[in-house]
Amino acid sequence: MRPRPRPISQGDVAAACGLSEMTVSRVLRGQRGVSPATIAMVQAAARDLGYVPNRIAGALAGARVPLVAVIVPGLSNMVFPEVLMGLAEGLEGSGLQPVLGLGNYDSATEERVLADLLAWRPSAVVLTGLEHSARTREMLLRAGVPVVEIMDSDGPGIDCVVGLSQRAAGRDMGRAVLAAGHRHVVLLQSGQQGDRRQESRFSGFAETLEAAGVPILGRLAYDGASSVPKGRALAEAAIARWPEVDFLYCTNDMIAAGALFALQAAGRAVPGQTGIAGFSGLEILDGLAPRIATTDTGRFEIGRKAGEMILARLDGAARGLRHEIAPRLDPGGTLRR
Amino acid sequence: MRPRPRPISQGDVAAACGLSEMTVSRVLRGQRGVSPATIAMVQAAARDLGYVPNRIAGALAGARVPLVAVIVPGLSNMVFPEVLMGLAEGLEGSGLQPVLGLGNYDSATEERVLADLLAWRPSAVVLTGLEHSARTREMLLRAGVPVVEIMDSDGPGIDCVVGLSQRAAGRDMGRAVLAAGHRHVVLLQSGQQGDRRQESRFSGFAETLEAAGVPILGRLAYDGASSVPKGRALAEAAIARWPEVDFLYCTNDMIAAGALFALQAAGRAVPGQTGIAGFSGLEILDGLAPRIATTDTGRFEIGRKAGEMILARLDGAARGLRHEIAPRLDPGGTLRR
DNA sequence: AAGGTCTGTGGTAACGATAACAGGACGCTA
DNA sequence: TAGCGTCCTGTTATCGTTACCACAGACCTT
Repeated sequence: MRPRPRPISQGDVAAACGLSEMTVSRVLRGQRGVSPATIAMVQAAARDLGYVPNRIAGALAGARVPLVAVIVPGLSNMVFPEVLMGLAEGLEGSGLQPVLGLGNYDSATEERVLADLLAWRPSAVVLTGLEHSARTREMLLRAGVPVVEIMDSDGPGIDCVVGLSQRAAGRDMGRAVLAAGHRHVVLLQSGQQGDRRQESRFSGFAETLEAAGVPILGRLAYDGASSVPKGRALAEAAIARWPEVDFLYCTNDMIAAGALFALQAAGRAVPGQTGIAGFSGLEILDGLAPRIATTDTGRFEIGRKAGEMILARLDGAARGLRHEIAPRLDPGGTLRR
Repeated sequence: MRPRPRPISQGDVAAACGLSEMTVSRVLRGQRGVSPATIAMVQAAARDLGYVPNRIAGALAGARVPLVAVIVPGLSNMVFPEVLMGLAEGLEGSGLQPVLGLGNYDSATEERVLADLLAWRPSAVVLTGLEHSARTREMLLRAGVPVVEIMDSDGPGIDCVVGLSQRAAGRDMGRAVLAAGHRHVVLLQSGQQGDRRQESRFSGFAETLEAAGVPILGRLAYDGASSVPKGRALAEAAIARWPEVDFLYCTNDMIAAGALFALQAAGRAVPGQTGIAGFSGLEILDGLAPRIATTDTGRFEIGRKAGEMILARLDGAARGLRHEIAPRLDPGGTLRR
């Protein structure tokens, strides 16, 4: 007898026990109302046959698809991998599987990827930031599933929001920079089109400084993905162009690390002559001396909370849950004093 | 009239055009043999109604589930995020969606996660390393889908293998270290149980040195996830215990970076007094001075190739494809000479 | 003893798509 | 004009599971 071409189905298990598929289904889903003897028999048969449930069929029949669509812009800078790990933890034990889509930092791609993922009729959607194309919003509304927007909390969300106020983070850093006595500040930023989180952060920062009569000396942007060498190059350009600069506020920690190397190579005391701050609180920084000032964004926590929020919503909680992660400023050793 | 509670289905589109579902299905899948007028009509109706195909139903009917199960041990060290990005690129345009599972560097978890993912009846499975539990192997065999094992190529695979010979990478580094004149070598390693890739690498390295009459001075291990501070602490312990050490071979670049900071802080010249090498070729290193010697593992490339291999196998290629990524030794500036 | 609740189980019909085959309309050849 | 192939579209069955309802028997209650 040659092996069956098709994998074992619930029907096979049912036949093996002399029961109906329905009873097998109940046992395998742990529903109550089945006698202990039957439960034991079904479980034994399922194990012996090597039965693997078919979630595709289950999803089609049950209207509930235990998938969560997750769209992050990219995985290249350690921020989103950490969020994903948090999300995995938050979803742990719920039976919900994350399905990943890469939005490539671009809302047209995000829209396309979302359309692809919605075709799986996921039970929830997680996406990054608060800014999305009109069609993206429409698709999400139509889908009628819980939506969690993560990372940013400066504005209204489609449904739930877990994030931090980028603007507040910028303001906090602005106050710390003022208090440290820096007065000639240059921003090193990503040239990424419409990175709204960066914009909010920098505008919170700039407003705080300007309110204190300290204008921003200038801004320099880089193209493409962040990297330490780009930060270094940018910082070199900044000190060449504005020799009087005494603070570099960098859009993220990679850039800040590069800036630190540039300043050290140029023989400028840090923070005595020029201070630095980054953003994110990446682990990479842990070993640098001096430790770079940054704002920790609780990335893992954001992911975890997003997972919990999804579970809450699926459990009947009302739309529009919000959870604010407080930006935690870590002054490190690159602010004066 | 209140809106339909259920999302638009293919049947709704068919009804709107006065056609059968079958014809709509053909148009939407781009099958040939439909008149241009019909195609246009269906597409217009689908767009107007905001129809989103239901891949769950399609998968159940078509026996082909356009999902690829991907199990990586974790996302915490930038290696696997890069692999995932490569995989996403390799799968681009094929309609295959990666579904991620985290194996948590532990084969029992891997087994559990695999069982969960196989319940989706994916078209292919990607997993990390060549060592898996007996049940894991059995499930994979039973599933009867292409399997690609990535990262390691020191041994036979279940089906396809894309990776590099960790042993060869270790040997290469061993030769480079010998050539550079280092003679008192300490290994800084992860305490992770059964990290076979690390073991292969270190044993290739140690054999090469020992064959040249240079024994390994000692090994120190750390617990948990890699980080720069752990590397620093480990290196401090190493120089305290073996003051004569003149080379630290680290299990990865994070540890190596920490070791560099420790040596610099201890006032030991690098590489004059003590050399360092890491492993992976992470971007983090790009900014450090001196640049740390490492072995680039072509992580993105591994992911991309794995994706291509899956497509080839689904397209009829025979089992057992192998692709060897040559470990690329980057001597940086932390080997003598 | 009659009428109720509760327990455990089975039957049947979806769920939304696709595979495989069937067949009508049309034009061309002989 | 019959015969045949091509092009296009429809019909029917099926994928593996779960929802919903039915129902037999055990066990109470009065």
